[in-house]
Amino acid sequence: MENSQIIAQTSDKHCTHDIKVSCGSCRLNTICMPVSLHIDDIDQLNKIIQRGRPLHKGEYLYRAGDPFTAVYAIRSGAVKALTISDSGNEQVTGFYLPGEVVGLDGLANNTHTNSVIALETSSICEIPFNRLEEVSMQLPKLQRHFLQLMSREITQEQQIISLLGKSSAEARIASLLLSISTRNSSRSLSSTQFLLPMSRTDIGNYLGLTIETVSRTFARLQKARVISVDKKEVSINDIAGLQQLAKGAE
Amino acid sequence: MENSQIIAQTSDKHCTHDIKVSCGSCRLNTICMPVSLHIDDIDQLNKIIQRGRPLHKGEYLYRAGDPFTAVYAIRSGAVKALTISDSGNEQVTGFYLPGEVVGLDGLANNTHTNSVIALETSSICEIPFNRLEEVSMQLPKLQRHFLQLMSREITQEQQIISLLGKSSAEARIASLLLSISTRNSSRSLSSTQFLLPMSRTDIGNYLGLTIETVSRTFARLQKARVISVDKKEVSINDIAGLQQLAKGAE
DNA sequence: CGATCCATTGAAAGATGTCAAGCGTAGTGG
DNA sequence: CCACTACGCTTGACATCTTTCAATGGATCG
Repeated sequence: MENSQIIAQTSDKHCTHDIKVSCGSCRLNTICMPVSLHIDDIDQLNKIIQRGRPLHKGEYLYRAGDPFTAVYAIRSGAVKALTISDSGNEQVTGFYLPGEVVGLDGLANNTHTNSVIALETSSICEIPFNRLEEVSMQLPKLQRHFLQLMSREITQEQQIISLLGKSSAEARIASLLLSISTRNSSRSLSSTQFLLPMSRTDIGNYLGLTIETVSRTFARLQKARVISVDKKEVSINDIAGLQQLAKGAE
Repeated sequence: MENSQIIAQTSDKHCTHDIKVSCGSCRLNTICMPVSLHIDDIDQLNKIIQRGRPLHKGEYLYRAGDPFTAVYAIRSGAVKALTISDSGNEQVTGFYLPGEVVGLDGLANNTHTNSVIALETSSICEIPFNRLEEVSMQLPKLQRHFLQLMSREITQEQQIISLLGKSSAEARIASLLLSISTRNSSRSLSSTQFLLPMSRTDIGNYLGLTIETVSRTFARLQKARVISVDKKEVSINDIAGLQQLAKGAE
């Protein structure tokens, strides 16, 4: 596919950070709100969604402990979610790409348990939860959709557990790359070439590896001609091989 | 606390497997349904819940791929949830104790992604989901409660991710023990003495360790006088020390 | 231009996994 | 009632992988 475009995918320069896009015309709405809503319903949903100014790299979307008031759809850019343990250590619990929804962690206790930080300049749709609940009452489809979003989050996390539980460093890295790859292709971006929005440190933290191991593993995968890496630029040369590695010690 | 009773907690002999208990009189209802429902509402909920025959050790509650029709509350006993990877390997994704709810994994695609198997003789309340949705429409509290149950599942899994991501074998085992301990005490059981319902193999699979490492770690913790272990019988001697270990490499 | 952050690489240490053997218990069948 | 087998658990020795410690280079930012 078209390289230059794709490589620019996570770059700020080409991102659309305009804050006026309505849900109906947002090209991500099939990911974020994959419910076939009636035009009037979309309109209703559209009304409650707030689009703030873009978040810059390192800025917080919300912090652990903040009261839960809304969920957030990523419109462009990328964010990471992390918890902070008693001992003060950060643990990255997930990366979220455009079209994906964060903030559901706050529902259990009306308080967010994670903090969410922008990995690059990102624009975010804020969906106030109490108003969403109201609208949902009238729109069972939307109601159902949110349950499904949560359920999907649960199954995704179970996959991560599966990953962290059993796998070698190679398998973990391979899985992460494949995850980003599939998520990209569901957004009609290249599944074989992309820019990693996160640092090696974030990757290591997320996958339970030191940054040295992450670095070495990238090097090894490159040496094996499965991928090519240059800093944050990744291309997957042998997707079947990568899948094999991801399964490997699964 | 009263030893003999507590040790018998997970033993079949003393469990109440009677299938007539109503939600209103179930001593677990504060865990399973911690919503302050009006007496009429409880009655309504009670009507849709089905109580089947007890599940014996090794029997399936449902299998991955089964259509999603219900969620299930554990009334006595214990179960494990597991996914099966492409390569055919099992991965235990969670243990569920009395009062806890399984089955929410099926919501995303109307199909269960996990299988759930009884670790010992267990009685289960089946809550048909479509009827639950109907009732929920009239009971916003119940609606909210289910969202919270799911959110709780999400945050719990994030804790596991946190655990698997960073920790040593000691920290993982310590965390599991502490988890069971707190869950026990919320059910008014001893937080310091209990029987593990699961095998070493299950523990290892869940925590991403080999059974040898599990065994050795138990031995080490015992040697350090933090716990005492004899087969499935565990008592925690130094809960602060255990918490320290759980944090340790977190 | 210096300071800082991020990434890479090497060497040594430490932890877990692998292989192998042995023990105790539960269940089976003679 | 007594083998006998199967299974779960434990323990040891060794191999393998990841971490740790340390040094270096490149990029970014003020």
